This record gives sequence, structure tokens and C-alpha cells, in this order.
Amino acid sequence: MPTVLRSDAQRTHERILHAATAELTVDPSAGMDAIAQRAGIGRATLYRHFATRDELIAALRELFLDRMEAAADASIAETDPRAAVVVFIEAIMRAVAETCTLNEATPPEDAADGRGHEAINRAITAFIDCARETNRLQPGVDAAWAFTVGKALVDAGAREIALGADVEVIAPRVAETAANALVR
Amino acid sequence: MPTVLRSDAQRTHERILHAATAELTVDPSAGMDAIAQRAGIGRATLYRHFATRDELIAALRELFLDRMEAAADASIAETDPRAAVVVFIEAIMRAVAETCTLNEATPPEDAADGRGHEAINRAITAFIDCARETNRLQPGVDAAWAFTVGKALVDAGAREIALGADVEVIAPRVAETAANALVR
DNA sequence: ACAATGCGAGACACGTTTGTCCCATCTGGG
DNA sequence: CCCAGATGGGACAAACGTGTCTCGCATTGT
Repeated sequence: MPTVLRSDAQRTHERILHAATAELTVDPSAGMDAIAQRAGIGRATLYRHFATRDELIAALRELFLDRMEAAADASIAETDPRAAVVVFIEAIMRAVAETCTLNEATPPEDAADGRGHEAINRAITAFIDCARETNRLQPGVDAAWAFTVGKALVDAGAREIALGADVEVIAPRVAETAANALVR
Repeated sequence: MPTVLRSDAQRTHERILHAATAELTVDPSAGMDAIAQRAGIGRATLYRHFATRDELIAALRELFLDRMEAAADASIAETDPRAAVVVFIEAIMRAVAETCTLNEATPPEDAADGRGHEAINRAITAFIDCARETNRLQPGVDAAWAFTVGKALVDAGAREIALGADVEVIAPRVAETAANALVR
């Protein structure tokens, strides 16, 4: 076997991640059987790539956090609060449409791993400050509520996509709606 | 035994509905054990009131649909599109905070029972028409998206409440946010 | 004191899901 | 042609959730 030609196993790996994303987005309690079936592989093969269910979910989570950190950086670069929301949400939507999932990916208050919270806190506080300075924040919105609203809308959009809707139509729509909800 | 003095069993019944609401809102796949524990009763007692898990969920669903029909009627009476959203969402929030649950309560496209869909379609089309006439609908919003956004936000708010937040602060906040998201 | 009612706790059978193992099969490179 | 790596399918034990049942206890009205 040549040094670099694991494209076979590699592609299966990615197909699993993609299928798990879709399946768990629609039904967070989906079993390994359903995930394997959606990936078009056998259950045994699924266990060859991810020893346990938790391991698969952890992999999804890592992918998601990578994307979210990138999205946070891109969002902070924006000076307009509305643009900041749109950029951030669109990036997250494209992430959850590919090989990550939001369900199970965001522990509400688990201080255990600072990783997820640190990135999102950076993005949200930057957005809140920016919106407050320009007096464009919707009344009653604070950091915690912005997080809740964003997560709820992204989650709903992700479900639409997992159910067959087009990312290119859903992602901007979710971003626009989130912007309307948070900034005026 | 007197004719009417089942207040004992009756109160247990309501405590179960309330506990099930909260538990299933936080974790839709919560087991009967978790529900009984949150209600502060034994699992056997839970089964004495609801023979199966499905029966419990059906009871929650019926309660929710009652409340939603009332909310739809109240919403339709409003002439201002923003007020229509606020009235509807606030009513739903108070419902899910008491003894109903949104999870499992809204079959996306199950034509089986027209009940849920008929009421919500009435409310949403009335709102859309009203908002379109006054040109206050946010661009890109149609009936399906209004439903998706409303459900997502109510769901998120219900989770906050089930986790301990105060209905009186969450309900108006969800309603305002939904209004901002849908109408300008 | 007595009986009735509702309850908590535990034991149980059953089905489903998880995670492991083994073997037959396919495919591409030597 | 042959072989290694990856796969699919099936058998399997263990864990978990469901639903049923029985027992003993507490409350309440008589």
C-alpha cells in the first residue's frame, strides 16, 4: 500500500461525520444503526471508525468548535453590529450543514472545557459592545439572550437543512432573522 | 369514600404533568424514571396515572393544543401585526411554562390530526396577511418561516424556564424577540 | 380501631441499543 | 494471480428503558 492512499477509509470517515450530523440534527437520540444506515455503511464499519457513540459525538463537537472559533474571529472583524451577526451566523450555518452538529455540541454551562465558551463569548461580547456603542441593540437583549436566540435559530435552520432544504437559501435567511431579532 | 374528594390523586396528576413538561422540555428523551423523580413520586405511581409513556405525552399534547387554539383566537383578534405576534407567543409561553410541552406536541407535517395545524395555520396566515397589508413584514418571511422561527424561540424560552428562569421575564422577552424577527 | 385509598420501593420479563467478535466478500496494488 | 486492507452481515452479551406486579406503609374518613 502506498504511503498516501487511505482516501478510501478517509472518505468513509467523512461520510460518517456528514451522516451523523444530519441524523443527530433531526433526532438527537438517533442510534448508531440509523447513523450507519444514513451513511450507507454497516454498523460494524461505523464502530471501526468510532469506537463508541460518545467518541463520534466528541469528533463532531471538535469539528464544530473549530468552525465556531473561525466564525468568531471573522465576526469580531466586523464593525457594523448587524454585519457581525450575519457573518457569524452564516458561518455557523455552513458548518452545521457540512460535518458538524449543534446538538450535543454546546454544553450550556459546562465550565469543563473553556474552548467552546471562550470563542463564543469573545464574539458575543464584541457584538454587544459594538451594538451598544451605536445604540442599535434591541431593548432587552444581553449576551446570554443573544446566545440563546442565536442557538435557537441556528438549530432550527440546521434541522431544515438536514431535512433537505438548501443551505444557500436557509443560511442567509437564518442570519437575517437573527440580525432582526438582535439589532435594529 | 365521598363522591368528590379525589383532590389527592388529582394534585398528583397535575404534578406529574408539570414535571413531565419541564423534564421533556430539557431532554425530550427523558425516561419515566427521570419524570417521576422530578415529580417527587415513585415510578409505579407515575404508571398508575398514565399507563404508558405515549399516554402521558398524548395528555401533554392535548393540553398544549387547547392552549394553542385559545392563543390563536386571541392573536387573530389583534389588528396590529406586532401585537398579534406578541399576544400569540406570550400565551404559548405561559402554556409551556405550566402543564404542557412543545416538544412532541407539534408534528411537523402530520396530516393525521388536523387539530394542531388548523389552529396554528389560522393564526399564522392571519398574521402574514395583516403584516403584508401594512407592509411591515420582514423581507423573506413567509408562513413556513414564521412558524419555524416562532417554534424555535418558544422552544428556547421554554428550556430556560424549565431550567429555573422566571416565566414573567422570559415570556415577554421571547415575544418581543419573535416580533422583532418577523415584523418591522 | 378499622377499612379504604394512594403511595414508594423493589423484583421481574421484555424489547431495544450498545459494543464486541468473527467470517465471508470485495477491491486495488505487487 | 495473489494478498492486505476495508467492508457488510450476523451472532452475541451487557446495559438500559418500559411496563407489570406485589408488598408494606401512611393518610383519611367512618
